[in-house]
Order: sequence, then structure tokens, then C-alpha cells
Amino acid sequence: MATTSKPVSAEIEALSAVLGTDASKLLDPTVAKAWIAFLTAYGRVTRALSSELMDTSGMSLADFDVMAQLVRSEDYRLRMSELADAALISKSGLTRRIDRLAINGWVTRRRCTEDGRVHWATLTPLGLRAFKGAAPAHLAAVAERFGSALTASEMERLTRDLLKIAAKNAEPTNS
Amino acid sequence: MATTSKPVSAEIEALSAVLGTDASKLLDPTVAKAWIAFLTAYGRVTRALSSELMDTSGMSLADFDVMAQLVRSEDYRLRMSELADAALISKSGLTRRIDRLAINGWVTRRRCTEDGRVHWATLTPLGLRAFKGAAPAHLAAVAERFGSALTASEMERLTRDLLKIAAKNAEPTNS
DNA sequence: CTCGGGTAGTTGCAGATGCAACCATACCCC
DNA sequence: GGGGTATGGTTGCATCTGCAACTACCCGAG
Repeated sequence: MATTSKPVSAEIEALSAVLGTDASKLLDPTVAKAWIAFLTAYGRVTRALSSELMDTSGMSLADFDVMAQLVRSEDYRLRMSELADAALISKSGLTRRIDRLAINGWVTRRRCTEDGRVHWATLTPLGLRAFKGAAPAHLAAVAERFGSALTASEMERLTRDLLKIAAKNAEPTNS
Repeated sequence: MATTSKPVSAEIEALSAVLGTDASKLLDPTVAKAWIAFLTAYGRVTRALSSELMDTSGMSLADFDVMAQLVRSEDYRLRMSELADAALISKSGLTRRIDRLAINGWVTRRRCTEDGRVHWATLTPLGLRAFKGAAPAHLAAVAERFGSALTASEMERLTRDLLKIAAKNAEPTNS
């Protein structure tokens, strides 16, 4: 997650007139509407969460995500590339993010003794405390901004649908 | 939309152990799963679409979105701030985006004669052609990556759910 | 007229991103 | 052992982002 929400939007409807052939053949209007709703919902929610988290904890959403991954990992540590995959950011992006987290004293980076290529990113006690401090407000914000719009069963349905979409787009690691 | 997809992820589950009090009170597990699915789906889809669009048309997703807004507007033009709102990017972001689109000859920026503060961003014939060239492949990609995962009725349901979430987070213009 | 407040856009700035090229290490095979 | 190749990370680079400060302009009050 970026510290800043991604600018997002797309109006794909009503292009038929422009595109000569009807756009509905290229993109079903039903899908177009869903796509726009998807982008809009994402943009609004992440924008709000991002600034709230930054204000209350001085931590970017990306920071939070990375730390959350470490929190739930064995011994609070993960290899750089595992972490990059888990946090859905590029390897280079993670390198720099860990740099910054390390400056804060929230994470350490140590070379693995068994495989010199590997580096472990480890959450420090200080980092854990920072995370604990930030999590309640952030989770509450997610609950409010994202969770409160739907009932539990709707939410489960939504999850299934989103997972189908995610599965359609599974792919290997990035650079 | 950014040219690059936003790094996105968040594992909010299984934090109870760490957070002393049970995290499920802060964020229902059902919501947490949905949230993660949401971020994952978004990240994967936009990442793929972004690079495909760039490869096939040399245009970023943000460019496409901005041009799409102009295409569907009266006289292919919009005031800067209207456009920024519609494309969900900041005013400063739009200023620079229009700079670049103008360099390509895809858009012009002209001061409004009636109100000197206002500037109109107008899609040029060249820009329209570029958009027409890019749209089919992009729309097809959206259909494939996003649209093909669900049935039409599921898609409509998804739209309703997403709009509820978006509505919960409606807010004014950004800087 | 002109002063003050409000609106539309732009610019300075600091930070973040990914890709591709580049090291460093590990591993495999002759 | 000595190459050749694959893997894990980091760095150079160009680009993008938003916020806050700033300029340009409009408009109403006096």
C-alpha cells in the first residue's frame, strides 16, 4: 500500500459513440459499471484510511502492511522477497521501505548466516509497540469505512467474488 | 489511476495474539477477510491492466482515465478542477498530467475567456484518435481480468455492494 | 476604485514507485 | 577446483504523487 492513495477512476461507459463500434461489445455495461464502482470504492476508502493512519500514527499504509506481515510471521521475521510478495510491492520498493522502517528502529535487516543471499527483515520490540499503537485506530477505521457498509453475509459474498477476481489474476513475483 | 498500480496488501487477521485484546473486537474477521480480498484483487488487476495498457498504447492508466473523462464530456472538454474530481486525482497531479498529455498533442489547455481563473482541458483530434486506438484493447483487458470472473448477476450484486462502500466514503474535493 | 475574501490553477518540495541493470552469493557440473 | 547459471537484494534513473504555499483572477462591500 502506498502512503498516498492511488488516483483512480475510469468512465468506460458511453464510449460507443466515440468508438465507432459499440463499446458494449468490448466491455459489457454491467462490467463497466462494476469496474467504475470498484475503482471509486477503492480510491475513496484507501485515501481516507491512508491519511487517517498517517495522522494518528505517523505511519503510511505501506508501513502498516509490511509490519502487519511481520507481526503475523514466525519470530516476527520474513525474508525480503517473501515480504515483498506478501505486501504486494516490488523488491526495490521493499528495500527502500525497510530502509525507512529501520531508520525508525521498527525493523532490522540482517544477512542470513546459512544463505548469504538472503536477508531477514525482523520487527523490533519498538516496531511491535508502534504497530500495537497504530493498529486499533486503523482497524477501527477499516471497520467503519469498509466494514460498516454491508451486512456480514453480504460481506462474505463480497469476499468470495473478490477472491474469484483475484484468482483470475494470479501471477508470479515482480521485479 | 496511477501509471503504476498501487502496492497493496494487508493482513489484519490473526493480530489478536499480538494486540492483547482480541482484534476481532476491532475488526470483525469477516470484514478483515473481505478487506484483504479487496486489496489483493485491486492490486493484481490494476497492476496487470496498467502494464498492458502502457505496452500496447504507451499510455498510463491515469492518462486513459483522464482522456476517457474528456471523451464523454460536452465538446470533449472539462475544467481542470472538474476533471481532477472526475479522475480522482489531486489538482496538482492533474496539472502535470495535462502538461504531459499536452506535450503529446493529445490535449490542449486554454484559459477561459469568461472567467480568467478557469482553464479548459480539451481533447484534440489527435488525442481522440489515440484514445480510440487504446480503448479496444484496454476495455477487452478489463473484461477479461475483471469481468470474466463473475456472472452478470453476480457482477450487478458486486456493483451494488461496492457503491454502498463508496457512498459511505463520499467526500469533498482534494487539494 | 479599491480592499478583502474566495476560487482556479500552478509550482516548490519531499517522498514513493517500478523497471532494468547490477552486485553478491549459492549451486551444479565437468 | 573453475566456470556457468540461477537466486536474493540493492541501486540508478525516470517518473509519479500529494500537500502546502503561491499567483492570478473574480466579485461584492464600502
